[in-house]
Amino acid sequence: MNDAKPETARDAASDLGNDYKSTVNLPQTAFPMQANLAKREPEWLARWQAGDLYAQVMAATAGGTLYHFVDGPPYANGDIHIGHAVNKVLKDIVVKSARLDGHHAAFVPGWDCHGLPIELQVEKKFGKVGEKLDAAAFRAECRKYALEQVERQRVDFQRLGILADWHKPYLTMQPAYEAEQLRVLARIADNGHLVRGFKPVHWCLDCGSSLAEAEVEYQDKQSSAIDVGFVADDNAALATVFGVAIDEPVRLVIWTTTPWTLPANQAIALNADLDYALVRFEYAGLLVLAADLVDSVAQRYQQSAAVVATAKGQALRDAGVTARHPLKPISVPVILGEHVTTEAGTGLVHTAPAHGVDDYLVGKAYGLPVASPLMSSGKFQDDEPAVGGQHVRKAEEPILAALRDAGALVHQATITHSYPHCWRHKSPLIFRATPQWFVSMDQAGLRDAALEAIDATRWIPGWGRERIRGMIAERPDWCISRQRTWGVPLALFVHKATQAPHPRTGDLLRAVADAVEARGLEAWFGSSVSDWLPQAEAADYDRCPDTLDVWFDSGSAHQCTFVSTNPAALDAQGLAPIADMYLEGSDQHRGWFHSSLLTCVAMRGRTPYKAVLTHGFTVDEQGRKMSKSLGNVVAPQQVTKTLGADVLRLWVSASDYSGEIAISDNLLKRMADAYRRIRNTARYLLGNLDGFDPAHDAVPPAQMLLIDRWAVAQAAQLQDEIRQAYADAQFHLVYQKLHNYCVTDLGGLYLDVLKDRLYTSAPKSLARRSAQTALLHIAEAMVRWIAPVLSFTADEIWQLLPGDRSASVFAQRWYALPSIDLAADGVDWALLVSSREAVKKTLEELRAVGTIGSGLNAVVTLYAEPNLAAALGTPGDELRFWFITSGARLSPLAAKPAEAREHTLSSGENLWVYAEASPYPKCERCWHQVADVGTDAAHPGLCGRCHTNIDGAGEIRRVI
RNA sequence: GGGUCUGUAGCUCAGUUGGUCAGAGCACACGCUUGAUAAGCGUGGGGUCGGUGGUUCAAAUCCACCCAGACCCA
Repeated sequence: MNDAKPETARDAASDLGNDYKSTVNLPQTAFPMQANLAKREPEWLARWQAGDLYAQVMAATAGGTLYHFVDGPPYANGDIHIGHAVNKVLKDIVVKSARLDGHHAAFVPGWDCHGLPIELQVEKKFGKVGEKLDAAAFRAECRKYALEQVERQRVDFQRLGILADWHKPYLTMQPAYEAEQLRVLARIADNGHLVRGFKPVHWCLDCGSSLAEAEVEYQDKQSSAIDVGFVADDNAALATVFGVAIDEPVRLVIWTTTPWTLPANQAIALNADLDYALVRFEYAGLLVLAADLVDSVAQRYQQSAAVVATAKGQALRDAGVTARHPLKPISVPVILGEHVTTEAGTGLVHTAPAHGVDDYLVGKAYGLPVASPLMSSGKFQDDEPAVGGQHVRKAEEPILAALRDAGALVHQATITHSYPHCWRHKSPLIFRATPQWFVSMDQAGLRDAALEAIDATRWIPGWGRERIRGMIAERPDWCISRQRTWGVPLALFVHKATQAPHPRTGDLLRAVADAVEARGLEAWFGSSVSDWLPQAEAADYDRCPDTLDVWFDSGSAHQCTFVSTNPAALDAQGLAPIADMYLEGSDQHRGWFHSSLLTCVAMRGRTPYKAVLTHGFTVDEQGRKMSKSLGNVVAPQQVTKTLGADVLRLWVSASDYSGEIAISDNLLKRMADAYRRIRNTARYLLGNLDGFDPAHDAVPPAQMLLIDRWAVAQAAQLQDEIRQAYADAQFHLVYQKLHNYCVTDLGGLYLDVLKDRLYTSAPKSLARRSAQTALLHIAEAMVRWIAPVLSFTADEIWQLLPGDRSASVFAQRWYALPSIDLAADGVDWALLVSSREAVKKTLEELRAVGTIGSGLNAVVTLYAEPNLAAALGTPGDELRFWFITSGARLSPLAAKPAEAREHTLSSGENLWVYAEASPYPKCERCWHQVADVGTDAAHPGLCGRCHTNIDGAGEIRRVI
């Protein structure tokens, strides 16, 4: 080595002539200023993986109180986008900070693997089931596809620095998971929540299946809007109600935009409180419609109209009014429903229980038949009048023609309205009553129990409670059956005659579960009834061919993920512990939070989670949603490839996730700037700890300089705030506080002031070691503060800090900063800070006119009242180091020159500052311009202080 | 159309129960330093707190309406 360090500072000085630079203790560190994260993060990641960091951390934190986090599984289709990244990073921050709090916190990532989107992907390649592949082979391809997607997403998540059990994730398609899901269903059935219903559901004619709400999207559609007259059966009844004589046919007029539902009409619904008018129309004769709508209807019909009489809906119902169905030889009753309004139409609502939710519900109340003449094929039954054998999409014309022939078509128009469509096929859906299986909201009190569970849960932010509460309070029964191929089977046995589920449904489900766990889904799909039921029963039962709604899959994670990945956590009954937190985007109030709540309450009567944290969606700088057409999409893969994962993570942490989260290239650039600031602060700490051995060099708090004690106490104070912010999941406050600390408290003050002492005092002097001790305390604390967020950088810092670093930074608890009683020191630091600002302002005036450049060119004199002067005088001769000037002295107020600048301190007191250029030469080593430069002949360029520091006992510092 | 939210300087965020609450950092401008140097320090200019109208002695902070945006639902 040709750059061996000189034995003593003096040797170096003589080696280099009058260049004292080598005698100055400048920072030195292997921690580069340029992070080069895009390139280096993958290298660190490889090291983490090679050493199985997750397992190490879990082993090192074993024994801590358990923290159960349950990961909401992303759907295994497509690469992750920025929303996935935000979500997983927030989760990672939550779990990592839980470990800092001393918890033993597992992070088992999950994936949602069944369902329609994957089926559609496989269909693209192999066609529908039965074309090229049979169902079993089709499912095998689905499984293969899902696994590929999981692998792609896993790599991207790992790249983000998410510390999780990536080798042992939970997949909803794992046999153990699938089996446990069936056991969850068994418990729900045991508890009496499972019901078979015959209800209208969104039905896609192209899928040949009912659709989940999430699979429905609304698009504009043109439809025929028709007014249809139902001839009243009994004029006498009407005459009584309206109080007038009636001697010609009266028609009750309904308005509908779905003519094809007319064959299923079972009633005409009125609102009990509305006034209904008997109206004579110019051409249409006597019609009944809502009194408030007479004018608008007349205008629509372009006929004059005269009200003959009015009556309440209630009265018409009470009179038992019925009317002739316009298409078939039956009569339908007038009924009452609160859903009937005068917003559109006629105030009389065509009611087909087989084709609408309101209709179904009101029909149920009146005991109307749900029967639909429309079959699952989309065709009407052959014996149906007017449309027998027709496909529903071709039924409109025949229906209109039949209505015309019957003289029932009062008016016809074409309208454009928002209409439900299949999200995949983009084709209009129909509402159709089909036999389906439901989790009943009310049959066994699920709704009330779920509402109670909501109240027992902590919602972050608090409005999440109201949001999900409203949904649970109003939602209809949960339809859990799907007519699909790729999913967990709804493994029920249904009595052929009664359609009732087998009395031992729970036990049978558990038997199927055991088989599925051992042999996979085909253990069910490839079986027959006789494989499960005794010979005597087998002939009477059918196997339900449906699969479970995928929301039931992920919704069972509160139980299944523990069973499939962490059975040790189960209790004696095999039940999972309650999760400490669920953390997802705000759309999941309708999704996963919702389905998890229902399955958990239904199976065991309590909430699945103690706390639910919600974050908003990512939007661009203008607050608009991400979309390809707007061109404002930011891909996480692109960010990690350019700026690095830590910058992305810092952005996540800095954003207030309770609302929308804005992202753009510009915002990321800002975060990269902030990252650099934090990084450079860490670099400065590390640089000045070069050669510092805490075991030998650390100074106990009582012997530290007062400013160092103050700095450590400040760090302790900040740590309290940061811990609180983490505990409150207010990560953006962590970021704000951390960044502010680096910029203001450290860079702008403490580290700036410290430079003189660190650089110029003797390397092992108490003065310097005191500073280094403070810096190490700060670094120890800070590396933990940033670890949950800037994980790569924290690990990089960790490796370079002095001391034993064999255990990972992610296995640490918060650093125990020494407890320091500042009051005992008798220094009013706030006052000093305020006076420093006054001095800086005064110096700036001198700088502006060119009198000085560096602050060390200047000498300041402070004039203050005695009390203030005493407070500012506590540092004594060391006050100049506080201002970083060559001189600083206090003088009585009476001596104040006219040029002194007046300042008002934060305390309200006045301080006058006079600054002038120092008349003395500059010390070549410490750059202070002081009177004793050159007093030592051996070192003519040095001040007395530097002389003793390099060649003597060294200076004594007490305060600064 | 309904439900739940959001809207403070160019950006990210603070602003307990209404009365020094109009702040911080960044960015920007100017200057200093060149011993944190593709760094660091200092000073400075920026906001009628989305809009309008109310309540009050007093509102960013309470009420109503409106505008813009997000999620969910229809």
